[in-house]
Amino acid sequence: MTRKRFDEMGCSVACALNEVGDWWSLLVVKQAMLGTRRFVDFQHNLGIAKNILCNRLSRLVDNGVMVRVDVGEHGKRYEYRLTDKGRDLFTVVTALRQWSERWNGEKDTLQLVDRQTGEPLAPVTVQNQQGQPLTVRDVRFVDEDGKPLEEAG
Amino acid sequence: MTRKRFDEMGCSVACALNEVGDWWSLLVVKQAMLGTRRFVDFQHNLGIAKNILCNRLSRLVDNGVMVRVDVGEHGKRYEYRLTDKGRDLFTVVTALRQWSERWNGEKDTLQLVDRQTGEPLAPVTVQNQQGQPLTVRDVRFVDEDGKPLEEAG
DNA sequence: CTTATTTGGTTTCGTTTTGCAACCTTTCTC
DNA sequence: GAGAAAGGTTGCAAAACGAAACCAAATAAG
Repeated sequence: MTRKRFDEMGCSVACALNEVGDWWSLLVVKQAMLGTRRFVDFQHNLGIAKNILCNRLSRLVDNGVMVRVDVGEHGKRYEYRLTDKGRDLFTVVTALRQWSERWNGEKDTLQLVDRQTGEPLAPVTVQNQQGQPLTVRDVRFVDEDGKPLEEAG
Repeated sequence: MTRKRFDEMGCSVACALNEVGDWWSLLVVKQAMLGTRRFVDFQHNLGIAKNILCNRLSRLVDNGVMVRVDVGEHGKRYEYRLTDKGRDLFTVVTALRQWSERWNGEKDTLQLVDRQTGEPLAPVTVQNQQGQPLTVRDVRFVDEDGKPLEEAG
């Protein structure tokens, strides 16, 4: 009676959620993107219980989203850093952030700006090859053979 | 000792996760984007327990992500449909899908294409106002006053 | 050098959530 | 009118979560 596994549902989204789909993981990743690296800092900034944080960091490391780096002079001091795979979640985290701000209003005390220009970011959108934004209604789901999905339900 | 609330952490990402951050919600939304509308179809397509599905659909409706539409001739037959807020999660779901495919390989039996051209979608990216893609290293986090974040951790 | 504090955990325990199966009522289908 | 389907609800056991206590090693303070 373990939690339902999402990694064998034949769905990429489910597969992603199997790795970072719990309540805390994406928040840990987001916090890491803000620069947090140490166990205690994650703990204090997120207000997460130590055992849960421990478990989440382990899972993130196991899944290649973060790495545990030894930084103590005599071992036993660590930093948790994002891998390339983890940094690549920036799109997901930013899309979530913007979605929340669009529909629930500004709840955040900080804002993201382009480091070069200082300007706020553009809204994250799904685009076609020409860079035109697409909604869910502008796309079609096709199977391996290119046939459109007959969605009975 | 209830689950930690994410909606009062002063973080938009946490606020978003408070609504759709559990294991199932985004999968339900994704399934709805594929065209699924009926309770039983969600149940069969996702392999989710009925009580959990019930709970998730209620929460999604409460949060304005989906609506329950009466479609029976004499009541008691319903469809669950995405609202504008729900459809707006397309970016998040697509970013997650692409992330998973990039790092875990193709696990999906279906693919998204532009309805007009039939071409696959471009990778979802964070962009600045000029449409140039930005990584997490190209952005800065500033507070309300525009001061850069001193991230002690 | 010795002591105190910090770090990064693990353990314990009670509560909540999850998954499964059984059951129930109303509504279609035949 | 009988039977099946839709859309739940309930009860139970297993697992996950949250808070606090506890602990050993490493660092900082004096």
